[in-house]
Amino acid sequence: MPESYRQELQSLKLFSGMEKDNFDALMRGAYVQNFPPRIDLISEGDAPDFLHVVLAGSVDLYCSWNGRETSMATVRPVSTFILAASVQNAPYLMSARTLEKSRIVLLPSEDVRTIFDRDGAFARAIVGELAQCYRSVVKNTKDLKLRTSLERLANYLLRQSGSTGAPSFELKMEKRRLASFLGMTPENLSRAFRGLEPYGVTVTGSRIEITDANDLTDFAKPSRLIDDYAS
Amino acid sequence: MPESYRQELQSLKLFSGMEKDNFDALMRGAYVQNFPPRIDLISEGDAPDFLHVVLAGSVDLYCSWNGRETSMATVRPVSTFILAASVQNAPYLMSARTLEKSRIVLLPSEDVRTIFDRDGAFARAIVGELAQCYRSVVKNTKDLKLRTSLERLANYLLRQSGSTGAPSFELKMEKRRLASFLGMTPENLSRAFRGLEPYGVTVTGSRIEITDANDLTDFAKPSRLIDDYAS
DNA sequence: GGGTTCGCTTGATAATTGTCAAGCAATCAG
DNA sequence: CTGATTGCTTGACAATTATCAAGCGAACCC
Repeated sequence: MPESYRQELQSLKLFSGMEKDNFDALMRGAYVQNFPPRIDLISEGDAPDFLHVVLAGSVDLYCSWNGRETSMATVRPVSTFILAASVQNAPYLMSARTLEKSRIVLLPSEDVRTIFDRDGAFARAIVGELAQCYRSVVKNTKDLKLRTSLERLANYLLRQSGSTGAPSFELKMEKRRLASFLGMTPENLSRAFRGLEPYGVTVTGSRIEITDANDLTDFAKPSRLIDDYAS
Repeated sequence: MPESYRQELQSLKLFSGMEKDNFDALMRGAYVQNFPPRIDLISEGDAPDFLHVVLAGSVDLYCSWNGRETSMATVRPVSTFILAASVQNAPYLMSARTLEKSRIVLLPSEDVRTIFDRDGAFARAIVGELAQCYRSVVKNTKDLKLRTSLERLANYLLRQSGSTGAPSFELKMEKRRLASFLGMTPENLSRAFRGLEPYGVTVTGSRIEITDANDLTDFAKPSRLIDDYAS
């Protein structure tokens, strides 16, 4: 495992507080792998053999049932995924596939659990990570249950625009995946975009322009307790 | 704080591994309170002053936005709620109210964080608890995004019936709350119950009878990765 | 007992969302 | 360049879900 990757990992809050010996032990079993786009990394139901860390590229977490499929989240560098399954030694609840060319670190889950048992700082860091993941999913549930698809899209656009600060920006994912993430069909997303035109949203391909942020905000009614990703 | 309650708390997996001194310290700031039904305990957005433990009764966790409201979960004895907010010192994402007469222990969040910082066993227990909560919410999201309301109801009934093993059982909550929990209106729940009649479901007040479990299972297609509360 | 409240149900109707089929424009391989 | 593929859009239609209004029956209060 090259030193540069080691440093990237150590810069993660999840690993930064660990004792050096424990971090070394964890790295001993780790390996890095490069994947092409659209490669399945894990399937829901599998045993959690590895904790994954995305160093470069991006990964789609998705779920299937009865022939249907839905996108749950996108993982971008540098962060981990399926931490909960790894520490619980329980089957993955989600599948994962690369969206683009990606570099991923694989840490044997057994090592993670062993070191988690003897390194208090690591355990505390995991608590922080899990609590944040938990709160994200709760927010997502609120979004789904309390809002219509038009409202979900409006708030999504405001979040994206808010994080860049610009009134114009590029969608970070394919529209079909955005539709799935927001819990609707691609056809419906198309219509939803047009439904937001009266509130000052213009769509040109994957470029979004919000001409009247106040108008859109009045409609979307974003909430710190649903849309604030920071906490 | 009476000794009997202390013991109930100590029997919780969350506290059972702690060092005695730390447990004592945590208990020093704790107090028990009895609440009548329908009392608001916390409101989403509030600062997380206390970690709550339900000793008796039951508590509804719910969320509101823009005049709408939805039920997220029911907490039954003996378990905690809003652990994530407490350890993160972040605002509650959900409100809570008693459903019936309830006895609740309040542990100052600050004490929880302090002791979490110095007791590794406690930190590890919190990891287990959070990971389980996280996985529950993910399952709930899958249920919402991948299934129709009829399918959600069918699987809910199978889960309830499965946990008792009997073909006949009482609903554990008001139908209107069940509707909200399942993400539909009360009117729709009524119709959904009738929609399950062809699959061998009979409803009499709050008593449910599943006359043909195989038939219902064929329709509901329950999945370990959505409906299994144990893991 | 008689009236009131409350939760549930039902019917009629409307809004939302999904499905199917077709078409269009950009991309890509040969 | 040309044909094929792919993702997106649109229209027509169907299914699902919500809303509104009314009614029913059990529980509760006076």
